[in-house]
Amino acid sequence: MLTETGKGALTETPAATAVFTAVLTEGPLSRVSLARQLGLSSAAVTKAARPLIEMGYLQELAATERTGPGAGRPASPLAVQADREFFVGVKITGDELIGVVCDLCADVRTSAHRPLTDPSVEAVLNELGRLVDDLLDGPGGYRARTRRLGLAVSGDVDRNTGLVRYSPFLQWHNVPLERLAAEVTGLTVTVENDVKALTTAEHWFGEGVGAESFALVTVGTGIGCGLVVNGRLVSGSHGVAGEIGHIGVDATGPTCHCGGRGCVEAIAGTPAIVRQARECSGRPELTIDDAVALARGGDEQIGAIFARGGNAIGTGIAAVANLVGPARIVVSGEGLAAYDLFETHIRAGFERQAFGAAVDCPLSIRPLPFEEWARGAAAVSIQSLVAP
Amino acid sequence: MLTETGKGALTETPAATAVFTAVLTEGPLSRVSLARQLGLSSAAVTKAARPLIEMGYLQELAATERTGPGAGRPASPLAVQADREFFVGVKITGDELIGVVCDLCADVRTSAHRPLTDPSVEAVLNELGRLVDDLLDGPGGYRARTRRLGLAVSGDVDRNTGLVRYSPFLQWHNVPLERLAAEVTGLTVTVENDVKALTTAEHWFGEGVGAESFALVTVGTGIGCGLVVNGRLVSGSHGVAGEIGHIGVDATGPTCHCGGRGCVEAIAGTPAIVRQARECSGRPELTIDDAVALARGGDEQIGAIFARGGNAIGTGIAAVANLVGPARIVVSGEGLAAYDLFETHIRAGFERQAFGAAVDCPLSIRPLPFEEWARGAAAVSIQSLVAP
DNA sequence: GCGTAATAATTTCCTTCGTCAAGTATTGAT
DNA sequence: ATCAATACTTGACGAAGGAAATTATTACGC
Repeated sequence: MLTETGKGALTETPAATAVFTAVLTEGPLSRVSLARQLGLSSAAVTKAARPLIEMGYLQELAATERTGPGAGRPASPLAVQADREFFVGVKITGDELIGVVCDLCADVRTSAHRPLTDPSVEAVLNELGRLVDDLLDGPGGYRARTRRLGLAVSGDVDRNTGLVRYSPFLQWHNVPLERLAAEVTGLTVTVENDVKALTTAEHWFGEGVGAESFALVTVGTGIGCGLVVNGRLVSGSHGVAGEIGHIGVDATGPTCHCGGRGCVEAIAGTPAIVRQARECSGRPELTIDDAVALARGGDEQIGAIFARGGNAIGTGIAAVANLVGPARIVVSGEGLAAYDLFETHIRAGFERQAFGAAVDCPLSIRPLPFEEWARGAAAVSIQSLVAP
Repeated sequence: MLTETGKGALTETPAATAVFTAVLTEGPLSRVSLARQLGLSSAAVTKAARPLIEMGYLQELAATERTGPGAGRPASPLAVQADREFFVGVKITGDELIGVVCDLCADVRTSAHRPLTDPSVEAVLNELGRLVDDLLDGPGGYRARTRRLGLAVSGDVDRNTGLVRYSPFLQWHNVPLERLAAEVTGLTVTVENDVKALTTAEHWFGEGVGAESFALVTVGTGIGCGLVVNGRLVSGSHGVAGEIGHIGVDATGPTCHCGGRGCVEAIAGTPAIVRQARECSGRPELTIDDAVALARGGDEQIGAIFARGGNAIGTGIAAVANLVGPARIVVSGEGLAAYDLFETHIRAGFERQAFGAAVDCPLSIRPLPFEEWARGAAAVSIQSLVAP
């Protein structure tokens, strides 16, 4: 049976939270280096780490090879016991549930998905219950060591209350998803916006580790952006943040469904690409896959559409870099998006429009498997245990 | 003689800093309401406030009229003793020093300026010494109760080390201004970027009070932006932040001196306005004042230039709102800039391009006297005393 | 006028967290 | 073997903040 301090929180003191977070995100670290990094005495680290080791969340590794002058007692690094606890993460889209089980280090252990024919709340909860059962009761025997579930939903989500205020794809309004999912699954549930979840995962377990500020851009039907500034996720006072897709980058560009002009999304979003490709090819039934195939096959007109889109995205990313100056930026395509067609143009647009030293901001452009979204949900769940 | 705890810091504990900051920024507050607001016990507030009262930084006001049901001991609000200490703030431009003396509440008590014929470091320090002497030894007798000086400089400034890495208008490279100014004036010096200083002033003492996130946009020769997110000033990992002027908002717009295309500054900055006005009027000697006069006089072509500029600025501001979602945005013209010609177009551009609920973000558009920049420097100096 | 309820502020006592300083553990170098 | 260097642990101590009781000051009902 799982037990820990008090009512669900893993750590009781800020120092213990800091110690566990640092070990979790920055790999094995000795007590002394933790103390240096966190500005604590080594005694404080020893005291904070002890209960975490006793509870099985941390373990002491064997001393590694020496560094520095060579004399002195070798450090015994602290590492996270990844098997100590498991977390379910589920991404809810309009037509599918994608679920994963992750360990404490956010490594995916198993995954599954279920198609969704009906995006009503009841149907989704129903499928969610089965998906969680499949994941936890299948091989691996995760059930006994799993208490938490993270859910990622696109739209306006209040993580604190677990309320989905509005989700356009699901057509949900004010759904108390945290409570409902907890009733269905019996797990402790955390609900977060999908892009924020992905950003959190990248910040704690991916390329954003150690960065004081960090941005993640997702390219697909919509174009979104998660932002970490001064070590904290940006939420936006009016419920709006990271809407890089609706930055206006072309005063003479097309009108966007949002009412704006020349929005990045109206130029580079999947529907915009399809619309332009249909217009220019004269084939009204053409799909995004067709457009990608044509561009890869050397069609210059279709290629120019992707080029223009990539440039718009790069300009939007440069706006992020110019405004908040993140230490690094990760650009990920939703699912199997044609990120390779965009990449050079994104970089070109970014480099042209980034001001001064902002061009030094490293840009990672890479595809994003659908499971990553679910892993993001699991990462949020891990975070809710470690730093509530 | 001024005395306080330890080595220059006003408060010793985080709680005392929080109490003093709250009283400073949010006006008189009773101990109980402070406790509620800060999440402390009222006992803790009493203990934190006592030494601040003893040192003369806080004072207890007479009980005010009752609120609520009516029964109970009336609260005795704590207020800042504005006269307790004074601060000098100086804005350094390429051709002038503007200085003010502020009290602890950042109210300007007196001001002065000195023309600058030579922007070399020696000449500036020389004039700075005289300006400070003029301010402190003139009527008011501020010298005895003044220990700190804030300096605002445009360009790349490291507030922590007090180093001016690069200032384009002054042509300074790696000037240790904090140390040099301290030697000249005998005061404790803080150096900050001018836009950040202004943002800090507005965040602590102006319209940004109480806002978790907040943006200030300055319009003039350059177009800049100071950003507060999650209660903290944004600095940018690569030394770049708030460069709203170099967001690309028009893919077919003019090329900017930064190498970008359709930058806000290349459309709406004072030099860009002048250039366009000259081209369209055919008068190569035309100044910004002429352009403003023509536009105000009804010249439709010149008016359209301002309209386009205002729209570009509004689009840039919408990018800020869409990305970080500040609780409010203040737009200020540098000096006497023609903000009235811009205002409606800034609002129009913003409202068109702001996504969803971001349009609810209140926009204040107002002129900015040059002294405000110096007051910003003083505000940073106050901050360095209160929350180092 | 006088108790009583209500709210504000203070005081006293106590817990807790983290530091300091001293001590233990484990290594390489001489 | 001894010593220097580094890592970690232990226990005493101090400071910060909380809980609860106490004091202060008001309005209101009688």
